[in-house]
Amino acid sequence: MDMREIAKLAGVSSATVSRVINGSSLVRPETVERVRKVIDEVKFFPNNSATTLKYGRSGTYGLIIPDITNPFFPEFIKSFEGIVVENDQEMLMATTDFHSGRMQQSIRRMLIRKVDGVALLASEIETEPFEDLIQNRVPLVTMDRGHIGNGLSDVAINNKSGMDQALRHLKDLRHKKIGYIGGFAGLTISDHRVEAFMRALKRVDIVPRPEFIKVGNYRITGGMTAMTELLSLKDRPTAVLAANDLTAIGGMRAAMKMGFSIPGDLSIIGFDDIDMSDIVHPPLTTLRLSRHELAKVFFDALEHLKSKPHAQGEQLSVKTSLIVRESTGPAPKRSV
Amino acid sequence: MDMREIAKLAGVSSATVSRVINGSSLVRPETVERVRKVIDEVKFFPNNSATTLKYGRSGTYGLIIPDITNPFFPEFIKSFEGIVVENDQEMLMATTDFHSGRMQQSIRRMLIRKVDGVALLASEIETEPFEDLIQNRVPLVTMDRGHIGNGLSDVAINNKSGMDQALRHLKDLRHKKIGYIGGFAGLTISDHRVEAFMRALKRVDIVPRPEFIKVGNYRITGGMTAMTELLSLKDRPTAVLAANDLTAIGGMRAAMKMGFSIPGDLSIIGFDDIDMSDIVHPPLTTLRLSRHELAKVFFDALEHLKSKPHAQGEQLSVKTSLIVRESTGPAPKRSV
DNA sequence: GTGAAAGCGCTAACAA
DNA sequence: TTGTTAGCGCTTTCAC
Repeated sequence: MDMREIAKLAGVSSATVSRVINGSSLVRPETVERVRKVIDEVKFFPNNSATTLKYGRSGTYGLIIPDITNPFFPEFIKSFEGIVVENDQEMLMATTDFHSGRMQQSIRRMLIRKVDGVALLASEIETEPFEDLIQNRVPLVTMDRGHIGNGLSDVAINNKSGMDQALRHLKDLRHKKIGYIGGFAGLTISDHRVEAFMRALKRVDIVPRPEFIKVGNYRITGGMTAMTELLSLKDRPTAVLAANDLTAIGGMRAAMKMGFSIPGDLSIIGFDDIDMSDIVHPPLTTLRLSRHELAKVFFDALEHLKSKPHAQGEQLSVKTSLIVRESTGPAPKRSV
Repeated sequence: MDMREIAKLAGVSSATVSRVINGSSLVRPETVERVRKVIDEVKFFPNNSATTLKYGRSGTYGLIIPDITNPFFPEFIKSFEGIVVENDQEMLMATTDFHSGRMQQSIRRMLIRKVDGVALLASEIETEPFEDLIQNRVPLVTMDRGHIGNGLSDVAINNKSGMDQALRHLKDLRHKKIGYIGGFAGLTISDHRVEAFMRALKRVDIVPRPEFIKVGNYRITGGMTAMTELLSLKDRPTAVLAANDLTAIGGMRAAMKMGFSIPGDLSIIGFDDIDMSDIVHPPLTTLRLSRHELAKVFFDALEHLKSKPHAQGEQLSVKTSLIVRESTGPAPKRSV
């Protein structure tokens, strides 16, 4: 069933059918109606691959994420898919599992499928693999890489204001020994967050202590391991910031397992505000990063790049804000 | 950059390039090498839409799910994507949000994109909307609908053995008053599970009590509401089964808020065994449904249907098994 | 073992 | 306002 068939049934040419489907205004209303009727009757739907072939564009945005199992991402995907579909486009999702081979593969999938742009929320590798995207003039929007270029925009997570709020909050609670559990070492996004933490620490006049900085893996397990190390120190922190909520939740689990009470002995602050954060016990104080806002920023940035193919990208940013729940409290009088 | 260009650079015809790319054995090894070299040099990748147009097949499987925010699904998607990509195919995901409009739209997206088959894990509506899929001869594999047909297979979740294990477990713990919190009313998949529950109850010689059956929404909120109602009964259950883990977790939260201890006053059993189940407090006893196994069954069923286009589908099934953790314990001596 | 050419379904320039 | 037609990039039959 193709447009020629519809054309025959409606007694017009396939060009007219095409015009009707694409809402061209130069078709006589009666003709439009006649064609519409046939389309409905035979439940015709156009073949996207022909259009894609013709245009060299698929009406699809690619989305590459590291780990769909981290609740942050489904919440993001949901918003992103909603926005994309609302705008009559399609989403092609790929997961890298923090693995650079999978990343390469994902990018190839995007290229082959002729996506109109890629939202890249993964960060395992630096610049190398997504150069193929740039070279093929596929608009690209990255997260927290701090690099822009032709057809390349970046969305920074504004750690600064959030971190400041978090540390101010802890300082108000009289915490002085504050630890940090990051993501993987070597990822720009992780590094940014660590650096933001160090700088924010100085802003509230606390001297960073290297032994209080640990790496995790953005998952519960990493949080557990890192927290266990942190709490095994003779002189241990009384408060810990985590690179994401999962890490923080893992940290809470480990701390509680070791007999520490939260927030009595130890305060913990997460990052993201996934739904789960409000459900764990105690509910997690965290830096909220709105998934919906983030999705919108990515989408708009992609559209912008698509509309001006060779233009310089923009450095965008989204804010985080502190949500105080019950995992933070006054610093203990003395270390337990 | 297309095959003709590669052909020119390698001094062959585009037909030969095509043959090389598709691994045809009728090309002289030296020619293959020459072409390969050019391909690598210019980083050529074929345009999928041309192939799709030619074949009428996109090498893509559609996946329709209700709610990506339920941790069960990301875990499934991850496995499914892995299997699909391993087999050089693509996955096109759509979310319905338990909304039949979104379902229609999702199916249309699949049709337009010429998917080779659809895995349908959503269940809001009955048969109507996916008839378009059948009519267009798109293989379809559904979950727990109990209907098969030409090009239509179904994967049943074998509730029977799992439910029996769950109820046997509760009976051993001396529970007699057992409640159930289902999914939405009116969804076949929910109804199946309720019925399975009722039958299993009889098998352990317990008379079902209508007031002990509540509906939820497959989310935490639904579990909370339903549990609150259940525990407000004068004569309340001492154990509750939930249609999924999220519901069970919501139920635990509500019960604890109302001052009941788990499992002291109330035992709870979930369904799915999402990662979170092991992390909540107390860790949830649940009926595990392996996401990876499920994904594999769906994929294989799809491949099978694709290979024999007009053949009758199969009724498949996957098993569930009871994972005992700490949310179940002996029935209280008397109601609190 | 390799090449020429037709055709998949759609769109847009051009013609009428 | 509508129709004719070329061509997007690939595969495959048929010729050589």
